[in-house]
Amino acid sequence: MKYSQEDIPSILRQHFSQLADKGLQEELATVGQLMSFEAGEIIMDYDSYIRLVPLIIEGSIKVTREDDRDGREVLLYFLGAGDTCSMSFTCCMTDKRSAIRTETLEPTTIIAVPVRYVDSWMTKYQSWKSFVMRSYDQRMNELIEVIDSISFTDLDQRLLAYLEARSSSTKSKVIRATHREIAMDMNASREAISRLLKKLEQLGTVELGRNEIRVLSPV
DNA sequence: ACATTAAGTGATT
DNA sequence: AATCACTTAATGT
Repeated sequence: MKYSQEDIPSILRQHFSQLADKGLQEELATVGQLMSFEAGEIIMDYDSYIRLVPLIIEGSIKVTREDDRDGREVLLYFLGAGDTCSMSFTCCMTDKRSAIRTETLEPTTIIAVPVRYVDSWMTKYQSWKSFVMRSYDQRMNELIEVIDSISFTDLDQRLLAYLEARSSSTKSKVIRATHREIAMDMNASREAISRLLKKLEQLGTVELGRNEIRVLSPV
């Protein structure tokens, strides 16, 4: 979808209704930059400085962390419309380099907020403060789920958790991904994923197509 | 038409 | 559950 700067107020109403302060909305409309990305673009990478806090209004983003060992990537979580990247708050307030990489999974549009406002708005606008707090809380919970899912013994349940996380970030039943991609996210072999997906299809949980997985029954 | 990439399958460890 | 070897199917050029 095509957005322009004038749409920001209505976008805020639609996806970020929690940000209720009138003044905040006005500031966002003037100071926020709409940015669009193709699928597969890396918005932030490891070690880069973060100058922006993104409010995601459309699309889906995968957040990963680099493994200390052998450059492997560890999947942290997915972000979708209405989300923001909690890590970017921490990074910009502590002036640290990014410990994460964010990559778009689909065409994605964000409102980019320059970091210098992020801090001052905390005291200025109650709704901003609680938004930041809430998104921290949400993210923390998701991370706990990820950790739980790692401790799942079988790949079976981990895959379900993955599909669920990914489709809820998009608010869509259709996941555009290859088996290979999923396998890499989960540190599993492609064949294993293919076989499990096939099994899920036979159970009616899911419907498979090339580059595409439809989640039928809620996971 | 040909090459490339995604996905399905069986066997082996 | 990983790896290998191979097939089949879909897509891109």
